[in-house]
Amino acid sequence: MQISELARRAGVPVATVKYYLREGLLPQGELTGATRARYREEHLERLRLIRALLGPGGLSVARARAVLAAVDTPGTSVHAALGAAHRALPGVGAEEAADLEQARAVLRRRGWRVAADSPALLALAGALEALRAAGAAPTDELLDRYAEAAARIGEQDVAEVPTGSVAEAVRFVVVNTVLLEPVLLALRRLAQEDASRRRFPTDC
Amino acid sequence: MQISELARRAGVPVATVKYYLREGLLPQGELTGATRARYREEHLERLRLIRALLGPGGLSVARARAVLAAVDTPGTSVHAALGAAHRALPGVGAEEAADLEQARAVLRRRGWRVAADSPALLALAGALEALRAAGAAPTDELLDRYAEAAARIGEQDVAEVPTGSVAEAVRFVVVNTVLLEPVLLALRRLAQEDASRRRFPTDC
DNA sequence: CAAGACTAGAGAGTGGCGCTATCCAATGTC
DNA sequence: GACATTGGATAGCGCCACTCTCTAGTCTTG
Repeated sequence: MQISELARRAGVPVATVKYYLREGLLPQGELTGATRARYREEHLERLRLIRALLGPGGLSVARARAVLAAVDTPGTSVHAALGAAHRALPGVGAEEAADLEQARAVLRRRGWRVAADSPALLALAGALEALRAAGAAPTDELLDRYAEAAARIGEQDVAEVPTGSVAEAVRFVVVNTVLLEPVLLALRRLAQEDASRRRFPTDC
Repeated sequence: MQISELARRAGVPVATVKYYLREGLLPQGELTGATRARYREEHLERLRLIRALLGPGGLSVARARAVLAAVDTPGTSVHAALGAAHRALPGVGAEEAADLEQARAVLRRRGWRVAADSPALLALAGALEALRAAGAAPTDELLDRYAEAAARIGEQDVAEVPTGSVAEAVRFVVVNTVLLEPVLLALRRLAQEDASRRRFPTDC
């Protein structure tokens, strides 16, 4: 298939596909001449994955490239791929997070063990700091309930990882880590809406 | 306090404070002359809230303005404020979501009732569509587990809403809806990391 | 074989966004 | 009276995700 068909089937302008090729998100097609290249079904899948990461996944092109690099690296272990995906994701980044204490305390109470430099830990500390700055510091009790819910989900996510090929597992981990986030957030808001309707019924 | 003190205490450049004033995120100070205005402690709080929404909250200036408008509107009911906050948040937006069916099915199984045009419902449908497009369609079982975890959290969120003044409740709802999202995502990633370490122990 | 449609590749341009810099006249402070 | 600061307005900047344009080459159709 040529670039125009690839673009049409993915619902993306040709110019944008070229841009992804240039940016290294989409691997080159097989050159069949100086001005022709052939693309396969896997290119189409990859293109759809890119669009999912950039759109609903909320990743920037640079972060998507890092995530896809983790998918592509052949020797990656599943645990390492998860780490790579986490590192590539947004969320406070490597900024300073003054006190990690409340964040660490949650982990201790749950018995979780994570890397000392885990980006998620920094992200949590940063998010807590933002809440405090906004004058809405969360209680430990609230955090523990959130952590318990998160534990169920995280357990589920990891249990579902396919054990067949490593490459498949890595792809699964990366895709699910990124693309289930909007699902979770949407479900939380729906649950809030339902609970709010039940608690404040006067104003529908 | 003058603008320079306000800016200094919030850790924000004066030019940026002026920008927020222009954009209507921060209310004008009380003019004490043609080139002087006085700002109060509530301006400082508001400024910190703005920074929390724009930074860790991940909102654009336009969305933050809409969220803050909900906080400011005096007659807003709590349920309506929640809706306003949800509508102002990112997440697929008003784009077409081809089939809402799988999303609606989750709600049915849980007995949730939400507005037919709930933005969160569209967001969920869009997120599911993205997963399908990426070749990682989630099973109903997985969705139900996510929904159950979300139910606990949403219930908790709503139960904590202060019943004192409506304005306070609205502010609480908006802030928590937005700023607890990064907390939840970070906790999920930490749970994944812990579960992944336990399941794939070979490669630490 | 000629005309026209398409292609790879590369560079420049675009529009939106969140600031940031500059300027002005007026008002403070020392 | 010298100098800094302010409110207000306008313009500019840097980044990002495209999008346009151009060139030289290639395929297809008649």
